[in-house]
Amino acid sequence: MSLAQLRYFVAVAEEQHVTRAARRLHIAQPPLTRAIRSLEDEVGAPLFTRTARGVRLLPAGAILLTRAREILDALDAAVAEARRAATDAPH
Amino acid sequence: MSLAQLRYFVAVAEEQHVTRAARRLHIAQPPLTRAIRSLEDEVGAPLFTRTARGVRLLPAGAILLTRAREILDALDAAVAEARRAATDAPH
DNA sequence: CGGGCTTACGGTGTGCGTAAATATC
DNA sequence: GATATTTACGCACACCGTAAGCCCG
Repeated sequence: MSLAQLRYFVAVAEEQHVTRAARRLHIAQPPLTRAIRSLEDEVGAPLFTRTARGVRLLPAGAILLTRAREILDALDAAVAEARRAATDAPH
Repeated sequence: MSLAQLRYFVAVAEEQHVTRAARRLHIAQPPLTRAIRSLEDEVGAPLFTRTARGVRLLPAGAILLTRAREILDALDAAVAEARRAATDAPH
């Protein structure tokens, strides 16, 4: 599991479409499909249903989407906070 | 930034010692040192002071330690939750 | 000097991109 | 038959391990 994988997952979930998500992420579709499948393997359950017009979140995917956003936001906040602590109270 | 980097950071912070942390993580010291330095570069501030007997957390590092633990725990919980949702309410 | 962190260097593994194949409506 | 996802293949980048160097008590 990697942070990139989580970001990829969020993008696909939001777009409900692998091709559009790939365009938005500035990567090609194949690596994105692989990353999603790898994530599903790691979770141990499918996160999307594949349709002819894109993908659709399953309940497990919906939950993971919420949590993934929280985690990614928390990460950004943590870095910002640490950076601030370093500049506010030097040495 | 990577999740491995965060886990490495937590281990070094807990051990206050790169060599011991490396042993605990089952990796060698050089990659661990590099990972920590890379993290500091990304945050934009040092997280430890280097002493002759090991390393010591700076304020920015202490904050990041708390947040990193929260994030890593949240990630594990998120996966467990998604997995549970998939098995509880099948197809 | 001695312990510990850091740089140099070579090898391996993982992920991306292009191109072809497969499946679904 | 067209659109979208998935596999095949080749390549580049990043990470790890071993070995040597540097710094501080």
